Amino acid sequence: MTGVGSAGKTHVTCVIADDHPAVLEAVAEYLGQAGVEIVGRARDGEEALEQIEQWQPQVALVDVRMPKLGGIELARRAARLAPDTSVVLYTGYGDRAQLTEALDAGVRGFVLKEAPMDDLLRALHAVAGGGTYVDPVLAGTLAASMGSKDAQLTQRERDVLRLLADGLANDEIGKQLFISAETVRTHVRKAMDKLDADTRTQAVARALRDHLIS
Amino acid sequence: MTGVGSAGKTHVTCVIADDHPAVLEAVAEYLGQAGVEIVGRARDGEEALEQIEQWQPQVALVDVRMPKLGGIELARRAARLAPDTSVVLYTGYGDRAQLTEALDAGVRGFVLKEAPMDDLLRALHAVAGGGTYVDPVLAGTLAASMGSKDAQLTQRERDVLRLLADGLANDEIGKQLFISAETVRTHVRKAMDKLDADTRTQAVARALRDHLIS
DNA sequence: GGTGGCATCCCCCAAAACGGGGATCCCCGG
DNA sequence: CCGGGGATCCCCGTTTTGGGGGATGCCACC
Repeated sequence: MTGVGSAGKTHVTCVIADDHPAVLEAVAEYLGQAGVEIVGRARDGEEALEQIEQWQPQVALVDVRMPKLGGIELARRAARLAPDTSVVLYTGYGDRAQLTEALDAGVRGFVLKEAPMDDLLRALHAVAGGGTYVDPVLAGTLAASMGSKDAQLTQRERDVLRLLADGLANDEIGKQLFISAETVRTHVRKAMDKLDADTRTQAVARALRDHLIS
Repeated sequence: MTGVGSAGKTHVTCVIADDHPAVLEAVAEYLGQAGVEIVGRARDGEEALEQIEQWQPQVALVDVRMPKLGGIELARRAARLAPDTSVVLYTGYGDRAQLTEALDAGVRGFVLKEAPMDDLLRALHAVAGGGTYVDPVLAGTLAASMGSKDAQLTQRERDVLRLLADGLANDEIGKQLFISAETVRTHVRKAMDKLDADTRTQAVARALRDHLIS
């Protein structure tokens, strides 16, 4: 899994981004001692993106939740500004929706903060060697949720649910989205169907809990 | 602020609990160098509680979100098992509801992980000296939310909203709570009033977002 | 002993949502 | 070229909600 032709001694350059000073310190310290060259640190997404563009590191280790710019959107932009940089997400919490969105965004690694720090090094070398790394825990939930229910909504359905969560009625949502109230109802019903909800309220609650809408 | 009669050189004993290895490492390292005696570490709430009971430290620095036992419930139990230990929450995220619940639970300090690590030491000495410490950011939002809208729900209103989020209809909720559907409606309307919501769906969404219900 | 908050129950009525249908259009992939 | 999924729109009858109103008992606080 780890070695794809290059051993652990390979020179790896890395930018770290996390809004928690303790994490930034700990990771920098740990990776530094492990022979990784830390070429930049950042406390928010924008700062991280600048560092990545400037230094074009092999790996960028970033938190998902950061001020100004989240890790996933950061990954999308980094793909253009630094095509050779592999993004690894290092985060405290991860669900299926987030993981799939991250992988779509081109993220190459996904490590949970609750994992032993060794995994960090493993992930770094995996992606630096051209591979990918997903935390075993997440990999498990991903596999588990593959077989069961998908419950992924269309863009329109998400739009409608979000406005529903903001307290708008069907016709108000219709005006907002330039469609008729009847169509809104259709979307709501489809969403309720997919989310296996008995009421629109439950559908919104499910979508919120599963982070399908914010 | 810091010295309440004792200078910074005071001997302070401390137990640290966090499920993120990096945070645990960084905090232990930092506090150790600052002269704080780390008498125990834990990766989850139960482990932390055992350590606290065993060592009766002056301070316990714990994360809010931990496996098995959250930081707030931990604080409640620690108050009985180790009355002389002051609990400081060190967490990545904090909203008003959480802060007030924490203070109710007897938590003496509240520090955000995004704050400079110096604040950690400041908080530790503050609570070890008998004082309290709340992160400036949280203190701000607390003050801000004092003046504006309260939005605190009664137990019954929370009950109803939670069941609403689970997709139950009024009469189903009534059966569940042994009250009439009319009373359920009353609670929903009161909750909508307090949350300034136009629909019950929005009320549930607000309650979920503000962590008034889970 | 009053006042206010909480929980409980009841009524009415207009408006909205629900749960079934069915229907058209467009686009993409087999 | 046809199927299927997505987005759009429509109808009908039943049920629920939203927004008013009022009423009772209880308990705590002043």
